[in-house]
Parts: sequence; C-alpha cells; structure tokens
Amino acid sequence: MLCATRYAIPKLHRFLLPSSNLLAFMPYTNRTRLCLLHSQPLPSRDAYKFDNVEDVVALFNCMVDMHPQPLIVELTKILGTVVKMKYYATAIYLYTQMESKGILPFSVTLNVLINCYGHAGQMGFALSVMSKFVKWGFKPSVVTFTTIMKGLCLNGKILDALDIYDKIVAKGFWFDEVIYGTLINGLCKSGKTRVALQRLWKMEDGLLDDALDLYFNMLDRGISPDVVTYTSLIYGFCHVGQWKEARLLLNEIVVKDIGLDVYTFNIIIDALCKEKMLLQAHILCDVMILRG
DNA sequence: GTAGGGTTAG
Repeated sequence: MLCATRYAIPKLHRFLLPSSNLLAFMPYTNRTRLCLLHSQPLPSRDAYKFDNVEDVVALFNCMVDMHPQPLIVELTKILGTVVKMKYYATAIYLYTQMESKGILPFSVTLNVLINCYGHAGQMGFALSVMSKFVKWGFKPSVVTFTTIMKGLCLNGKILDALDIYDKIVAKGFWFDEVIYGTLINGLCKSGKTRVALQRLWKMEDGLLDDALDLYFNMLDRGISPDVVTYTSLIYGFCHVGQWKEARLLLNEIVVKDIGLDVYTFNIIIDALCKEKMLLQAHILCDVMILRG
C-alpha cells in the first residue's frame, strides 16, 4: 500500500518544506517520522524507488489521525501538493477522508477541491462544492469563480464559462490576467479564436479591429497580457493556420520583452511541424537551445 | 504566507 521508508523521510520533508514555512510544520515532523517508521516494515533495496505521491498520501493520513488535529491550513498545503502532481482523484479521496474524520475545510481547501473535480471531469460535484461555501460560512472568491470557469472550459462547456465570467463582473470583482487567460484559453481551445478576440474586446469596451489594437487597449487599461495570455492566443491562431496573426502576437511578446518560455516555443514548433515547415521549426529549436 | 490561467509527444 504505502512504501514509506526510513530513507523516504528526509526526501519527503525536503519536498514538503520548501520555504520559510518550516516552523509551521515543526510540531508534526517528529511524530510524522515515528508514524511512518512504525507503520511499515523496513525496506528492501528496491524500496528506494518509491512513488512520491504515496509518501505524500502517507503523510496526509498520519496527520489526519493526530491529536490534537493539525491545522487545516497545513492539510490544505498537502492537498495542494498532490494536486500539483496532477493526482486529482487522490486529492479528492484524501479530502473525503479528512472530512469524514470531522476536520472542517476552509475556503482555500474548497477551492482546491473544486479544481480537482474540474480536472476529474466531475463538474457536477465542483458546482456542489460551490454551495458548500455558503454552508460552511465562506464566500466564494474570484479564485473560486476562475477555478469553476477553468473546469467548465476543460469539460467543453465554454458557454457556461462565459456565464461565470458575467457573474464575476456582476459580483464586482476586478479583472485580472488569470481570468482573461482562463477564458481566452478556453475559447482558443474550442477553435473560436475570433470569438475570443471579440469577447476580449467587448470586455474593454472597444471596437474589434485587429489584435494589435486590442493589446494597446489592454495596456491602456492597466492590464497587460502576459506570456500565458499570448501563448493561448498564439495557440489558437496556429491551430487555424493564421500565421500572420500568430507572428504578429509573437512579435509583440518580443517587443514588450515578455520572456518566451517552453510552452510558447513548444506550441509554435508543434504547429510548424504539422505544417511541414521543418526548417523554421529547426531554427526555433536552435533558438531555444541558445537561450538555455 | 494557502487557492485560480498556457503546449506537444509517447
């Protein structure tokens, strides 16, 4: 079941305690170590190759059984760790365990849970967690709505995501680049790049002319599209073969000195390869290598 | 100092 080992502990701690948050964990580390060591037989040599997720699960299980109960903030951090490893179903399971032991979530925990359900293709549950917010006396935040929006996009319900966007506006939350990024990506993914631009433009109360005008307009409003937003749009244009627009956007990134990252490069190289433009793809590959 | 946005291939 679990392959917690004597050798796994230091590694586990390094993994879970990357920052100055060390102090918050200190009361639990020794107990955790004892728990892990006593619940499992000593490992064979092969046990060095353990799965990190299982270690995280082991830690979570230990903590959930502790008295006094650990802080929900700490449990939420561990859940977040599992999510970052993309083990969504596992995180959902852990949450269920936690709740069944009478440990109450707080707003961030619920946001994490919603994210998990979205990725697991269970938007029905994600939405019912929304109602739990009220039940537990918390208010859904802009993060909650953005997470729901992302989940809807992931599950092919782009129109519902746009409705959520309207709710964000109605709630009076101010826009930020993450909301834009989520929505733009969702729209571009569903092959509706034009709609994405129109929608963006509408957000900014302007007229749709072309992508360049749009970005200058956004800048004027104090919201600068970042590399994620650009990358999503480039993905959309590449996918419909509109190289001119893609190139224009790429040019903007360079002009604005926004760092291209591995996502951007991969998207463009992938598109070039699919268009059999291998020479250009190769050049970009070299650029990537040059930039380390 | 806890939560939300971007890719491909196999």
